[in-house]
Amino acid sequence: MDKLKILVVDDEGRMRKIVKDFLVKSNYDVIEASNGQEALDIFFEDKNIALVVLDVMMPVLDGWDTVKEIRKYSKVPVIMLTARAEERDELMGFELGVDEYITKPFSPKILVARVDAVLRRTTNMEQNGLVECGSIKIDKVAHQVYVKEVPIELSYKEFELLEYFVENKGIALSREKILNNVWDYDYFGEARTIDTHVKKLRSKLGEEAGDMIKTIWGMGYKLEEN
Amino acid sequence: MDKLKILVVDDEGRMRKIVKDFLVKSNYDVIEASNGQEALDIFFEDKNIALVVLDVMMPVLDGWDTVKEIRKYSKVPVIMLTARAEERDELMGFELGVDEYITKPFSPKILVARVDAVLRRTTNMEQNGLVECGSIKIDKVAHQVYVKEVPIELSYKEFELLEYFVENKGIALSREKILNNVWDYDYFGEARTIDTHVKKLRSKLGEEAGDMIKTIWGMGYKLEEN
DNA sequence: ATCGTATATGAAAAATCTGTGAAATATTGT
DNA sequence: ACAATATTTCACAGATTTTTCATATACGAT
Repeated sequence: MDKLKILVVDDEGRMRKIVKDFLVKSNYDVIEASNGQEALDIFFEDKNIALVVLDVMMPVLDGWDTVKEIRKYSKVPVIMLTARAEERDELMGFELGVDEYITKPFSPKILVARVDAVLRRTTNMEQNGLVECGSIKIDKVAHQVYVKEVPIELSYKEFELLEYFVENKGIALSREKILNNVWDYDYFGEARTIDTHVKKLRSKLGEEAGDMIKTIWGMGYKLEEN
Repeated sequence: MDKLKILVVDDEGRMRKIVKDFLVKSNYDVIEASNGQEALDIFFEDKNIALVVLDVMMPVLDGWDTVKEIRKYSKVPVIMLTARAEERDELMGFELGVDEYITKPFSPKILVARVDAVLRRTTNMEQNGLVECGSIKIDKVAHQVYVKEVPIELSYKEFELLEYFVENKGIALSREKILNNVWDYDYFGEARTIDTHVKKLRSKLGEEAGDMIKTIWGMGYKLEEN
């Protein structure tokens, strides 16, 4: 078994496309289903699905009922996609055995991170949730950054951005790419907002670590050890 | 199946010509359509189109609506062409299931690179992003050039130009050709600007590597190992 | 060798892009 | 609703890159 197979269930084609794209880029195999019934058919036919990403709102058979059906025969991990308005339903999902929740709209990072996390948890593959580059260390689980072991306070976006940099250290990242990966998919703002975040990151990380974020003129940024 | 077939849709004949030319040079088959409606007609008649390049602004049926229609029946990769003013519509396209998006004006390099990338992604082919010639090594991913393992700082254009040289090492390149491939298609300046870039490249690359860029009198340049 | 062109080069001008501080908006917590 | 934070936008100075230009130098043909 090489790539893990993920079943993505959503009635909206474009949402399936979005989710699929990000997962495929993260090296998963993706199978699509456009409603709960179809999902069940596929799921019980293909015995090799590692995880199910399931939208709540769907015609024919909604997300909740689909999980119930699946749970009658399988403990496959399930991640639910839900719109903000449905937030309250969360508890219902956990009772049903939902592993994670993702609220729309979400950033690719979040989606992939959750999927990775759930799969790691359930396939007892080891991973400490620590990434580093030079003197920068990121504890993803604790959502905490250290520079030379000294904890640094970062805002949410700053953290996400730095995490993206560290995970892609040595790789030149265009603003476009950063925007598409770190920001929600419905963000319509300026790419220059990245500059501002980079400025704050550099300043908060301090001289030495801050200088690791290189500007690539006319292109974007790159994180690299000095 | 030999060459992959690409459908290029744009109302401006000139733009279709540009895109077509570059794709043909990169060994693709190209079919043209001058508006969304025509594109749909062609697309659903010819079941063998590997990718669609689609302009956003078009009469009759615009790019967005065309994607929507296509997406009702097909998951064919779609690349959108858009003018700067529409920049942030990218995300709209993304939701609709657009695979990539290119802002006008673009360089042939970009166009071909994106097309290749998308097709590679959807056909699971691999590529390492390293090219070299003699002592010159280019790490495309990191956007970094090395000469004898020593990193060299190049500006954006210098990098693009050198990359083009290396990818076409041993081949005589006219200024015309260089301009058409490395510069945006709407560049109307002097071809002699290439001379200046070559000068800077030679100087930055140092004696040995710099001398690999040969002048072909009355014709252009060529990169070749000494 | 000499002439007509083509290229190399240094420097100036023009065009672009990035860094910043501060203001304007959103978001969150009380 | 209000205050505290976080995020995004804006405008402009300062950098850097790209292009143009003028002049020197090199090449190839006669």
